[in-house]
This record gives sequence, structure tokens and C-alpha cells, in this order.
Amino acid sequence: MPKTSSDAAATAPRRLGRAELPRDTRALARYLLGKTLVHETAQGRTSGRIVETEAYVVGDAAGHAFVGETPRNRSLFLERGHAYVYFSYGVHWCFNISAETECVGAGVLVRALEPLDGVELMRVRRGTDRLIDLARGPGRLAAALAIDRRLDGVDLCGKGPLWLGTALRPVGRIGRSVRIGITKETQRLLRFYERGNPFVSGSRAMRQ
DNA sequence: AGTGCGATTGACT
DNA sequence: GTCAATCGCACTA
Repeated sequence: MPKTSSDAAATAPRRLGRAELPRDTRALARYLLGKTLVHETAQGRTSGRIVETEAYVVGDAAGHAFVGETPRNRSLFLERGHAYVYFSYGVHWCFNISAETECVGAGVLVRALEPLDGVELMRVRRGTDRLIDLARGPGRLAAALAIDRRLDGVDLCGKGPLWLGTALRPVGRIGRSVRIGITKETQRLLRFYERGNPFVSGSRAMRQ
């Protein structure tokens, strides 16, 4: 059987520091492609390679921060590198990374991961055996890594259980498209993904 | 206090 | 392809 990036415990990524993250929201969305997202819990470690992101920039009517700071979106106003986790459609959690500086509301939605460590644990959490579906889409990704409201606002650049790591493998060609599922600012090309990667969400055309 | 709706997913025709 | 599930939040009054 050929070795794939989904084999457990491939190589250990190094934690990324805040200084390594671009301030600019769009730049951060691109930078994150190929990087590793890790969550360590009592159940074990799950991690994945980020293959799809969306930028929600300053002054963006589609962004949750557009209405100004509220109890729900306050994490978007933290310094870059903090988690913004929100509850979507009364069913799913979605994971974002705050961007820009403190008091500026912007962030990057992480939409899909290529599973790395803890694939079996992800299968249990997700209730499916299909590797391709474990973390393909923001709601699935959060479920696979057990990300929920408890992680809203945590620093991803500290020593906590949820953190960003270096890329274990360089990112390939980056594709760009409109963002998925929004009703405002629908023409802006703020979705970024690794071209041809089967773990990217959406239709086949959206992965090319 | 009531209303409308959403950065989604999975089941079903 | 269509559509219900299911909740918290922002907004109106």
C-alpha cells in the first residue's frame, strides 16, 4: 500500500509564531494553505493540512464583523492568530483565524483539511469511514477536530492545545474563486484552495 | 418579547 | 437537483 499524507504521525510540525503570520487578511488566507492545524485533546491528537480558506476582509459586508463588534463576533477583533468559532445554521461549528490587528474585525474561515494525524479518532467523531469526507467543509472540519465554542477566542500562537504548525509538504498551485454560501459581496475572489486537491470542498470544478 | 435568517450538511426525489 | 434540521444572534418594537 502506498504511503500517503494521511498516514498517522508523518512528521512533527513546528508551532508557528504570531510574527510568522501575515497581518493582511487576504495574505493570511493564502499563507495558511499547506500549513498544519493541530488539536490535542484527552482523546488524542488530530491534525490536518489546510487546503482551503476564505478571507473576510475589513469592510466586507459578507463578514460577521461588518455590523461592528458584538458578543458573538468579538474574537474577530483580536490580534491575528486567535480562534473565532461560531455556530452555523443551528447545527455546525465553523473555525476561523482572526486577522489584522487588535480592534480590527477580520478573519479567515478554514474550509477544509487533508487529514494527517488521528484519522481513526476523526472517523469516530464524524461517524463516517470515508477519508475524503472527514474534514471537507467547515462544519465537518470542526467536528473532526472537536472544535466548538470552548475554543472561541483562544490564542493559536501560544502553548495551547489548538495551534498552527509549519507545512509538512509545500502547497501546490493555488486556485482562487468566489466564496461559498454567502449572499453578499458574491463577486469577490476571496476563496483560496490548493488546485486539484480532492480534500477541497465543493464540486469537482471548484477543486480545479 | 417576537421575528428572520444564516460563512452548512446530509438525506432524499 | 431540492430541502429540512435547529439554534443563537441581531434587530425591531
